[in-house]
Amino acid sequence: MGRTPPHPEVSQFGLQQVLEALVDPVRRSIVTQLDAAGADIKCGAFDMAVSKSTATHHFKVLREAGLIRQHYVGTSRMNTLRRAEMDEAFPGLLDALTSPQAQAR
Amino acid sequence: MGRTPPHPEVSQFGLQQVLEALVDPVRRSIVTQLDAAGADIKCGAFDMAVSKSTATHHFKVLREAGLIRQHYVGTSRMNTLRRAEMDEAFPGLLDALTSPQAQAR
DNA sequence: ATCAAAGTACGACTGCCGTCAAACTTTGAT
DNA sequence: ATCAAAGTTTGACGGCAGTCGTACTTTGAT
Repeated sequence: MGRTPPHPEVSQFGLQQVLEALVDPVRRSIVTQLDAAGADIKCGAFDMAVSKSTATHHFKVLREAGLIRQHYVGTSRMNTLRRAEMDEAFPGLLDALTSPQAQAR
Repeated sequence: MGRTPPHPEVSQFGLQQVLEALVDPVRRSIVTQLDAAGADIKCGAFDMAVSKSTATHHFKVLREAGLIRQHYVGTSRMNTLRRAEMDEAFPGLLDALTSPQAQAR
């Protein structure tokens, strides 16, 4: 299988692409869960109500935007939030979106 | 003509709606221009490459999301960025999007 | 060797969003 | 009174994004 999928570097992060990734509720929820957990989470362990193929699609969008990093562990795929790198590219953005303030709306 | 259009109150601002408003490049540009100007700007004075009807649509989306306030001045419509109110609802969000950092991408 | 588990890849479908043109309305100036 | 300027409204169109099912692949366990 596709060993390790391609990941963009920080220098390639684009605001438009990141926003397009974060505007979807399902994807934002994935980011939120990763942030709250403060640890890696495998694809199958997320709380989301879409089919597997749709989930795969969302992970791909997040990965290509630079929001998450993915690597295999056995048959599972682990997801890591690229927090530091995102903060470097877009200071305050993830903070604003994951804050309890914003979450409450 | 519709005198003063309806504006949502801060308590009604929704994250999803605000993000959907900000994800469009044209609309984000409107917000950026308002923020940079630090003053009100009338619809016709913005730098944007879409038809008038499309512009009207974008202003409506921004207004309904709570990002701008609109009021008439003669035959022109003035647009005000609801900075303080947005900051109250989503601390750091506009800052993150209008920063030179983010703008550069 | 077989099988189940975990994702991926590929089409296909659907609904919505951004876009425009055309007709209309209101206001201000001549 | 007329006209031009500035937006709005409405309807139509096109494209794309989110969704799913099905078939496929890889890995690990039995």
